[in-house]
Amino acid sequence: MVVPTYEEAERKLRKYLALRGLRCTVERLAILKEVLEHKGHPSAEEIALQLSSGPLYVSRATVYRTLDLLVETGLLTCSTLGESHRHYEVHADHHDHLICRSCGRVIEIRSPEMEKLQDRICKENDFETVSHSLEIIGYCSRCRNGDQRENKGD
Amino acid sequence: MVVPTYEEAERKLRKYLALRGLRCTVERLAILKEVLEHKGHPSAEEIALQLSSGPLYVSRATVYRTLDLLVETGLLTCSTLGESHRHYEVHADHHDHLICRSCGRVIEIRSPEMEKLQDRICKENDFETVSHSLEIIGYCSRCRNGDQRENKGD
DNA sequence: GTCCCTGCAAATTTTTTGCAGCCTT
DNA sequence: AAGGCTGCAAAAAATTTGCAGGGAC
Repeated sequence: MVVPTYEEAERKLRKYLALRGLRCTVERLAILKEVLEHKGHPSAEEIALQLSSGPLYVSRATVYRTLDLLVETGLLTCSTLGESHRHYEVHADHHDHLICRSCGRVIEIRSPEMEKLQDRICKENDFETVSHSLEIIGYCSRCRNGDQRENKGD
Repeated sequence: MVVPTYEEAERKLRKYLALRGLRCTVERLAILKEVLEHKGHPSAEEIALQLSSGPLYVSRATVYRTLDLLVETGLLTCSTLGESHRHYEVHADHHDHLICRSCGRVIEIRSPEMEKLQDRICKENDFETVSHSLEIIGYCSRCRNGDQRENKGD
């Protein structure tokens, strides 16, 4: 799976909603678009802020409710990245996170082997995956080599 | 690595503290012991509650501060298990979590292959691991087979 | 004796919820 | 027209912080 275009994502969302008699609202589309276009791993707060600079006001309550919904659909995934609040991102090709405790940088890792292995583990446990999140917390190469400058990767 | 005994854990904690000129207090030892003895994946709230039935009162502030510290030392790991607050557990042998979205059950998975793979990924990225957390969210075998009864695994 | 740690209390941050009216279907 | 969805406002839940006194070393 590659990063879906906004069109693909919207199609998938509409389908999910229609199937359950739910409504496709401008707020839901705006939030989906916002996360799709965001580089990095925005929090609910960041999504709300970003939207507030656009033409459509969306309340925090709706942002939270919609992010939950989008995770439900499988369009987004959610992780904490070592912080005390959630971060969201497009559920694109399978990737994992190395999070540096010193500088906060988030390194994305793509590993087909990891993907295969996770698939196998789920199969062995008769478990149907919706989403997954691997976070490895530690110290990145820069920080291990003495470069301590803050360089937040998100 | 296997689950450390309380003695091993205490030794490791004392060493960590001594090295940094920090104090080894009864509160810190009590919290460490509490997590060690807890079956499952307690939250800060649960630790505080549990302690309050013992002889030593420990404030929430101290519970939060100490859990942070214990994660720092590498004695505990922290994950959200799909919820909006943190859960803690002993950093024992490498294992991952399958979390059922329907019944909340947490299935622990041990995979030497996964461990090797994660080690390799870290090495390739010149990344020094402190802790890690793999959460796979989906539907467990029971729930997929129509058994919807609530059966929280913690 | 030094200075780290604790409890307290309050503040902050993050997430959830009830309700009345609006909007999608 | 029906009923899901939104904003509002408030509540709840989770986490952090400043400070004065107590305790570890």
